[in-house]
Amino acid sequence: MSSNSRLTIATHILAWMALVETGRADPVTSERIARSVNTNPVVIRRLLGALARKGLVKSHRGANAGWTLATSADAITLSDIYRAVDDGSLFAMHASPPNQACPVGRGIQPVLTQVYDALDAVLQKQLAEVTIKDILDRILAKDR
Amino acid sequence: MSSNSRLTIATHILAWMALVETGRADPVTSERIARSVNTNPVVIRRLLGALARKGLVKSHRGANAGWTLATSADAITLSDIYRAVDDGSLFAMHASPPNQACPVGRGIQPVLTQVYDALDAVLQKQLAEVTIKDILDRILAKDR
DNA sequence: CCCTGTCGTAACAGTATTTGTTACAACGCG
DNA sequence: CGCGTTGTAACAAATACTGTTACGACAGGG
Repeated sequence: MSSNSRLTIATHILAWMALVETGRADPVTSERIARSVNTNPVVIRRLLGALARKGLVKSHRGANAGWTLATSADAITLSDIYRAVDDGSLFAMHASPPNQACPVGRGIQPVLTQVYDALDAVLQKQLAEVTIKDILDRILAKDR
Repeated sequence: MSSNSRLTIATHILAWMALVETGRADPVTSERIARSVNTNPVVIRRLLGALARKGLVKSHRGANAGWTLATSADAITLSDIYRAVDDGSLFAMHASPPNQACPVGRGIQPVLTQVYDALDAVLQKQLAEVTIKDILDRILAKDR
């Protein structure tokens, strides 16, 4: 599967922001975040933009600009992040439409759509049980 | 997400084979299957090859060659198919390794690996509850 | 009122993946 | 032997993902 790393990177970003904000709540810049994630600041800004569109973070401009969490770290779940940065289709239908003259070709797509929707619901439920705070706590717990 | 259609196509193939085999158990050719799926026979053979490696179908050569189901349609689950045709990694880790000098960069990968493994287990469990026979029954039930 | 630092986004390159296609050797039954 | 099909290699086109450069928009400080 050509899986992407957006959920991973976005979770990394938010966990890092949660850690930094435990000190003080100044906005952090995409450039600082990029150093922890080890990538380009534009990649960070793209993901933060997606997270901001779902209300998970806020951007600040002008002097002392940057980003802050919009809510507390235990109110953000991996399900929220997933829906912000991924389009949520695990499995694709046929690239070219199946033969409508065949009973299977005609009937399989609605059935698989139901199956895939159920899978997505289960996935969301599982993702919703993990918060950024959980992730950060587990990261720091290992650090001894 | 760049999802692929391999699970969809492989399920289509097996449901179609199950339907045809209810009549008689002659091997079917990749060329006939390709007509229902509406794609190239080589695409079908590639997927059947992956399914054969996991023991879900058998290939036959020589005269009257083709493919047959290795077991009954209610003994093949979507989990079996998924593991045969997909590599089973829903979410990728960082493309370039995170900064090891940062607590988050150092600790996040093992934590996310655990989370993703748990997700995969839930996904497999859900997929294992649907058989090819279920799929075919639901396809035919709609056909009235 | 300008200067500065950062956001937000467009544009593009490089790589990888997916699907479809052609080609061809290997196989095994009649 | 002759034939049809498998099994796989090789390649092309389309798409997706990550990283990168570039630059206008913005807002607060001096």
